Amino acid sequence: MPRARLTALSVTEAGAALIDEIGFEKLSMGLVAERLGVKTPALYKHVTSQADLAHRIAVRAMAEFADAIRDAIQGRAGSDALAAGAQAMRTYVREHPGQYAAGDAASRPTGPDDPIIPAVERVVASWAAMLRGYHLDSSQEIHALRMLRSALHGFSTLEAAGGFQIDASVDDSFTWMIDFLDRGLHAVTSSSTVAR
Amino acid sequence: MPRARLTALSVTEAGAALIDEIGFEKLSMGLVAERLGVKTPALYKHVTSQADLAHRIAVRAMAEFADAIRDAIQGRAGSDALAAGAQAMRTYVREHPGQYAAGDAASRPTGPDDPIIPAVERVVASWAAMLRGYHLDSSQEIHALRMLRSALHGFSTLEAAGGFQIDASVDDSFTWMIDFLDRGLHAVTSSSTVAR
DNA sequence: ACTAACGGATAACGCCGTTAACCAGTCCTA
DNA sequence: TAGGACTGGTTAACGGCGTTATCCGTTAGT
Repeated sequence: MPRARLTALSVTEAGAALIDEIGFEKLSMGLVAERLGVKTPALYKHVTSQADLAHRIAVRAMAEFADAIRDAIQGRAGSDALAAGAQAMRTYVREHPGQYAAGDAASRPTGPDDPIIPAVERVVASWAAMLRGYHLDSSQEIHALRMLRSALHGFSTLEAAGGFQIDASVDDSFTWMIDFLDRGLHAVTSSSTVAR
Repeated sequence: MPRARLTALSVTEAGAALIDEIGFEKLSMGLVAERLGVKTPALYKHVTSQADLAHRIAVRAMAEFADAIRDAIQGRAGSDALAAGAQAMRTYVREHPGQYAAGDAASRPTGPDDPIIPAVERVVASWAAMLRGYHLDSSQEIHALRMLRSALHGFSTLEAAGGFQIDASVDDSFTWMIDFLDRGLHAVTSSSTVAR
């Protein structure tokens, strides 16, 4: 009986791969074990619970997501950075719907030393850096950041859930939205009016 | 032993109330039964499964959601309609987070005669009617509609998930976003350029 | 009032997450 | 190199939950 030589990392990676195939909510210890050629209880030598596994997947996902956004924005500015970052995000969610959902579900930290915190911060930092190219008033930065997250997150999750039924190009809609946001951000910058 | 006089509707309503209190994912047949003063198996006389119950809750939720949006937009146009509709949506999601999540999860129809379809269509119809006030080019309507759903859905779900950690007013961010979208939509209308 | 259908209850099954007990392989040390 | 502790698997068993089968009291129709 040779050993499988599992580790917390390998279990997490197997779970991450699986979750993208079957969906976040269908993740089960049995399926992960089966994929690793191991009986279910063996997993508990490396992971304390299913919630723990889901959290580890979430942390890993958020870190990779942060990398993708950072790499996409790297070396670009303004409209180009927005377009590249947004496309990178959409690509990530499409290729890793389960992991994105896991990261989403775990975005509430469990404690002050939760490793998800720096990962989330890196994502936010990338978006903030990107927005800096629009030279917004500092009082509006937070609002713009939240709007951006909302629009991109909303679009990605709606697309992943099959929410766009009408057969108009979803790609076109996405670029249209990015363009819309870009113009709006430029407009906010140029006219420093606070409005209404 | 008096009867509880349950019905598919009363079970659905009990589930809907419960789901807002404990969250979509924690819904269980046992809790619904307990709330109705009944043993779990009794529910199966009115509902075929937990998935069926969740779906019924989703349909009910989507219908009420559609009503809320329609009522809010009613009698308004343009910027006013947008602001009113968006606020109505946010209010609904805040007051009924579980039901909104249920509606969200069931937005994929199970068949051609799924009652969720007309409910979803009513929601979309309201947003489309609202957008008509901006007199967009017909080729851009779908894109604008999708963007709006994305932004509003994304904001609402992120807020419901506690995704906005920084202590800046979430209310302000929301009105800022609505204002941003409103201006952008006006800009799209006035300059009929298709861009890039 | 009698009877059939309805709508509850109790009992039991199966799946899944989890824990306990056990045992084989691995590695450090004498 | 032999022994022993630790590591990382296995099998067995428990508990909770969704679900089904069976049974029985209530209700409604003739």
